[in-house]
Amino acid sequence: MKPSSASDCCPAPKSEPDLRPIEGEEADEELAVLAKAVGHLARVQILRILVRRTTCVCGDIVDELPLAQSTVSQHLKVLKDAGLIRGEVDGPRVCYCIEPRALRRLKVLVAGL
Amino acid sequence: MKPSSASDCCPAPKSEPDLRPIEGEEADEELAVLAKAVGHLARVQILRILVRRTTCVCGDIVDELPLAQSTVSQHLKVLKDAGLIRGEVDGPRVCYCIEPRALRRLKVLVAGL
DNA sequence: TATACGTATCGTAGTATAACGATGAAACCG
DNA sequence: CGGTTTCATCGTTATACTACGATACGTATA
Repeated sequence: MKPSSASDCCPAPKSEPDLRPIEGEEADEELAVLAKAVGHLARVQILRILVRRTTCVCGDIVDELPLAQSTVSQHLKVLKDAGLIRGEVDGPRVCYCIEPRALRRLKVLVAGL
Repeated sequence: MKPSSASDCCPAPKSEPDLRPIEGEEADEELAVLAKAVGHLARVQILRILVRRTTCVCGDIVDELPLAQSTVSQHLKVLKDAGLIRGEVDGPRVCYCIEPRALRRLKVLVAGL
C-alpha cells in the first residue's frame, strides 16, 4: 500500500465570498440540480463519508455501502456531475473528496428558502 | 371572490426545539426524501412562491408556472407527501402553505453536512 | 510481459418520474 | 336544479433512474 498523495486533492476550504445570487431562475435551477443529487440515500451516505474524513477517500466507499461496485460508481458520477464531489486519480485508485464550494453553495441556497 | 379563511391554515412558526438527530440512518433517509422532493425546478419554484408570501396561496400557483394544471397538482402532491407543504381545503379551492417544521428540518439537515 | 487490482463503462431489466389531456368530485353561483 | 369553478385523479406516453453483472481500461507488481 502506497502512502498515496491524498492530501493533494482536498482543497483547503478557502472562504472566498460567493457572489452568485441566492434567488432567481438560475439559483432555482442550481438548487434543483444539487438537491436532486442529494435526493438518494446512498448519495447522502457517500457525502457523509466524505465529509466526516477531511482526507480523501479512495475506493473504500464501496465497502461501506451495501451496493455493488458499479452502482456505487454510478452514484459517485451523479455527485460529480452535480459538482458536489471531485475525483482525483491517484495511481491505480481514485480519491474522492468533497467540493467545498458546491457544498457551501447548497447550504446557502437551502438556507435561503 | 371570497375573503377566504387563509389565515387559519398558516401556522405560526413556533420555534419549539427540534430534538431529532442530525445524523444516522434515519436522518440520512429523511434528508434524502426531503432533498428528492426539492430536486425539481418546478418544485423549487413552488416552494419559493409559498415562502415569499406569508399567507396561503390558493391555486394561483398554476398561473405562475408554465405547466399544465394537472402537472402542478402532481408536484404539489410530491411536496405534500414529503411533508414540506400543507394543503388546506377552503371552500372550492385549496390553500397551500409551507410546513415550517419540515422546512426547518431540511435546513438543519443540509447545514449539518 | 503477464497478472492482479481498482474503477469506469456498457448493456439490460425493472421501476419511477414527468408531462399532458380527459374525466371526476366537491363547493359555490345563478 | 343546472352550470361553473377549482382541484385531484386516471390513463398514457416518453424519459429517467436504480441496480446488477459483465466487461474494458489503466496502473502497479511479480
